[in-house]
Amino acid sequence: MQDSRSGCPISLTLEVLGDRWSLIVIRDIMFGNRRHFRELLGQSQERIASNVLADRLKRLVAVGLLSRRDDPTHRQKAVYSLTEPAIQLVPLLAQMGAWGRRHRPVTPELSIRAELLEQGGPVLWEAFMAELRSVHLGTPSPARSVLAELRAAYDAAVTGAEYNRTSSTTALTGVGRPVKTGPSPSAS
Amino acid sequence: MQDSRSGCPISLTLEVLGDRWSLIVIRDIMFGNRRHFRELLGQSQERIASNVLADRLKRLVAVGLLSRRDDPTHRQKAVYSLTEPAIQLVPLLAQMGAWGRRHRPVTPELSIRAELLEQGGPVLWEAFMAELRSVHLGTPSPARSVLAELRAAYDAAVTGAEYNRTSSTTALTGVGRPVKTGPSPSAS
DNA sequence: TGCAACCGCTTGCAATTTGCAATCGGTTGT
DNA sequence: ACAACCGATTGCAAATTGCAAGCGGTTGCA
Repeated sequence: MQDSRSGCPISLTLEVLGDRWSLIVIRDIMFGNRRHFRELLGQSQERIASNVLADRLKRLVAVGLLSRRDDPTHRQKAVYSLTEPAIQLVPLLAQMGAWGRRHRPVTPELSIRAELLEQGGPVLWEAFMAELRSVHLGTPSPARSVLAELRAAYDAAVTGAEYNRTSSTTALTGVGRPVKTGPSPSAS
Repeated sequence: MQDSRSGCPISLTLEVLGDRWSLIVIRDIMFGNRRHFRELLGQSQERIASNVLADRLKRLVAVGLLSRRDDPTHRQKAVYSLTEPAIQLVPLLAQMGAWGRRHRPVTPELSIRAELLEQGGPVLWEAFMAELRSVHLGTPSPARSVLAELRAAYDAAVTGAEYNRTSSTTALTGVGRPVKTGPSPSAS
């Protein structure tokens, strides 16, 4: 985490994102829609330490990947939002997920987002980015959620049901119930 | 750099690549064709420390992203090669470069690779990966270098000359002369 | 045969960063 | 009044990084 020693795009990107936690934080805000300190602290699989989280939030705000504003409904709450540059990390995160899915010992249920993003390709990435813009930048919502359609189509194509179909964004944002992978165990 | 705390593809990828140096090393092997310890040590912009380089090489070999073999021409020389998983990082590196180019203060001449990779898209990535396979895995060479054609076409399209057109791979691998961006200064 | 240059890599050490647990002062809902 | 919760901070130990020097061995050349 120090200053630039090269004008190389990869090196400069690494300077901002090249640590264990920054992209985890962005992932949780982006896909998990976690907007508050304590949500980010407690509800992710990886259990980031609070001082490290505080430091990363500060740094990510400083470099312009996140913005911080006060929560109007709670005087001492802070809300963290993605900025446009962070939203444009979607393709990068999609590639990371795709690579990890192929080459690392991933858990199937935690791979759903990556799989979806990979299947959907750039078209779905753009749709997702549009939704992120509306959530995080207050951009007027897209006329209708392309994401929902792609999601439903993919659901239908890949399996005759199997997991909960709540709202279209649920699987990507992870705000809904955990995914069910099988029928009720009572009917043995 | 420790063990897995989540089966999430992004998190698991970060566990392997989420540090300041690993991707720099891979970048230099991949694009700069630096295959020996001392080449990696001395010839990159970022000046990695030798103990850190030794550690990263060890780790990258351990996780299967690099392979190490003795150099037949020099008894005590080691040659590092990309493995297939590392070669499949090309799309990820392309996205990193593309993002950095847009959102970080890059140097124009160091952005050429990123620009090329971005312009060429997945088709060029595949061509490049095929070339990497032939160099690093000993795969029979592609019938002819698609890369060369795309490069030449892009050269012609984007500018009426302006930089040296040596071999097709030169600009990507960086093994040739540094890129010239203007006419000879003698004709003022 | 001598010798300087080079080979991958290690060592010692200081500085920085991380992980962990406890806790801060303030706010909120009941 | 009070417990639960808010975004952070503190102190401290452990791990990682950066820096400089140097290791034992190999190579090419005079």
